[in-house]
Amino acid sequence: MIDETPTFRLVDVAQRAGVSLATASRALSESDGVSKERAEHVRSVALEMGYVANAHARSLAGGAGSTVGLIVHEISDPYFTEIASGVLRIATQRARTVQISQSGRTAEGELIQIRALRTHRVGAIILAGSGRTDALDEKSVARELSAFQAAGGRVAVIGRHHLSADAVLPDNVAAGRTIASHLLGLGHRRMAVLAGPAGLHTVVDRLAGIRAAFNDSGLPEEQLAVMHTEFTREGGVTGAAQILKAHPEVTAIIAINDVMAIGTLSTLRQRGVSVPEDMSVAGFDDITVAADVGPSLTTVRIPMARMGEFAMEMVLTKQAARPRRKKTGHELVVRGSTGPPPHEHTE
Amino acid sequence: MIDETPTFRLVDVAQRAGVSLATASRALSESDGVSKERAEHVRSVALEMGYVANAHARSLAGGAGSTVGLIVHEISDPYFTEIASGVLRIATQRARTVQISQSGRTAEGELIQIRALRTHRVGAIILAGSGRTDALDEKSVARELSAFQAAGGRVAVIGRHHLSADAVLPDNVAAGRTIASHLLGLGHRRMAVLAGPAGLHTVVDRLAGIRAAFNDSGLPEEQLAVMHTEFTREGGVTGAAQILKAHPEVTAIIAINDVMAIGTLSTLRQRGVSVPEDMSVAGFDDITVAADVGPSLTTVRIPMARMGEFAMEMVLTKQAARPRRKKTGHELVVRGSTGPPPHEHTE
DNA sequence: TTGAAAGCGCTAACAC
DNA sequence: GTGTTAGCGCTTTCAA
Repeated sequence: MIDETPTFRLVDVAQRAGVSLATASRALSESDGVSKERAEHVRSVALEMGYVANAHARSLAGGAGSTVGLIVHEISDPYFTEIASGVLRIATQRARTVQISQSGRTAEGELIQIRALRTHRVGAIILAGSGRTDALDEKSVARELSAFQAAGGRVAVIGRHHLSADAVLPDNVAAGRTIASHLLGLGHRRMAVLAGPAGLHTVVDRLAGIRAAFNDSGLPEEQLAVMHTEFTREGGVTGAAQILKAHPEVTAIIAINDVMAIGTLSTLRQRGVSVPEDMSVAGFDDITVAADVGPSLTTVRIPMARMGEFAMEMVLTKQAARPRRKKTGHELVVRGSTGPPPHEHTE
Repeated sequence: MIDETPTFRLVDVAQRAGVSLATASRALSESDGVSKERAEHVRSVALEMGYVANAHARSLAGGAGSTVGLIVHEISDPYFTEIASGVLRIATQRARTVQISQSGRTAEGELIQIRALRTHRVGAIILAGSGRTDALDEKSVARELSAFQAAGGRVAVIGRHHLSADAVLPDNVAAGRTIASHLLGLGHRRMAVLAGPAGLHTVVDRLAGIRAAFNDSGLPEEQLAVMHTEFTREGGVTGAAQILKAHPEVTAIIAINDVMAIGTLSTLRQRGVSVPEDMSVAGFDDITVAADVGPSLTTVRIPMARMGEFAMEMVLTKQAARPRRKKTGHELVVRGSTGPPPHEHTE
């Protein structure tokens, strides 16, 4: 079988354009030191020949890697799906390819994936997803990332404060405040928080915001129940059941993300608890389906896709003197799952 | 700043193990021509040193590329998210990295992405998503893929019949039959299909199955309205509105995928059409959220994640003499969005 | 079975 | 501004 699209090398282009290998290289990588006309000419010849550079040779020779590594906890989690979507959008636009790997939500997984990306000599790494409160875990990730940066790699993190790298940061504390205030404003006085693992900064921060709003309203701490389960739909399902049992007085459940909120809705529906009449439910993130679940979910919008885009744009830009931090806002989205608490029984 | 995890090269390993570069290379790539003990020894030394091969050098020198390219239409479309999830699951397990790129649902986009993957000399390409009925478009994709295969690359496609490569094939025709039969069995006699672009094989096949079931039941073609819109939630929203207007007699809408069905539900909810009392709605795929929308969606399950896993396993296996085809089944999932048609008006 | 040496295609010093 | 050349780290002939 004949390869119908023969693979031209840079020498072929140089030869055809009547210039040296070096000049051709310079022309194609847009580095200066070539006269404008010559550069233009080489580029047109290359285009016409259908020349595509060999990324491996380029990277081996010390050129900047053109691929970007994206590490997510789990691609099928909508939070990460939307971040990935933003990253890929910019990548397509700027002719970059991206390697996506899953860490499985563990520090060890992250370490493994960062190493793999280093093996592949990617030019940049975007690390998405909450950092951990465990200092040791974070230290080892930080070390690996520093080594990568020391070797010239660009790094951007999404949703992590404690790393010396460019960062895109959703304001989780304020978001927590916002959603709690909404519920408080509706008249709820006894609420429960369905939180993910206590070792994640995202969880801690959102919880802190909720607590702050709660305290500001002068309510005693005991009226805010907190339950930690998995950061998944299933975690929402089981967590809600536990809350129903342990805290029957609760009139509102705040799930720490939409996926858990959806699990919560499922449990409530199954138990015949009507939302929002008997129980209000709220989440965080505003994932795409939040508007379509039954009832539609009240939540705080975190602009995941934009965050992915920002992170990608950051790593495509030269490293600044000091790490940049891009804060993103949040927005309360009131839908059908929250309402005033049920009336007290009048005897 | 000091790189705390120095990057060892193969020479370093060879030296430390007291063997030649060539021997070390052979030992690590498990190719034969090395005595068992020596190979074992080299490997243990490499492990202990934390040696990781430079993927670029390896690939440049002619070694097989260890990364797999996955091309999807759009990563945030749940159909592809789940396929990607399956692919990544196996990748993590087998220590492969995967580059994900989006084609944006056009043949041109696919071409561009295949070329980019070829530039990066990936070892295999998984092309996911429906093929087009336009022979010209498919021809150019086929040509690009053949060239890649000719150069030793492995290829697997998901949901495409007409390409000479290993394929994972959902039975869309049968799935269409299944869902239509379900509705017919419920007593519906006038239905509408909310189809995606007519140029996609998936659409054509599912539609064919629906038509077949419809014809088998002896109903006249005119009682099955077909409307083509975008393959998105938005397409479902607008398509449903058009159907309501143009075909008020319809008692059931089959959307050609779940995402469109969800858009349809949204329009119906907004118009005050209750589901399934006034209108039944069904979809295809059984994406994760199908169970959580309101009302929960009746659909035909297509095992997307498994399909991704199969495809990945295929490209990790040696090319067979003839292209392999793995057919996957489907399963009717009856939920709350379908029911008997409303009673005729009794005057 | 093992080793020496020739590239793979490109970039970046270094000369001119 | 342009060309020459020495590698980048690995696999793979080819000899021994």
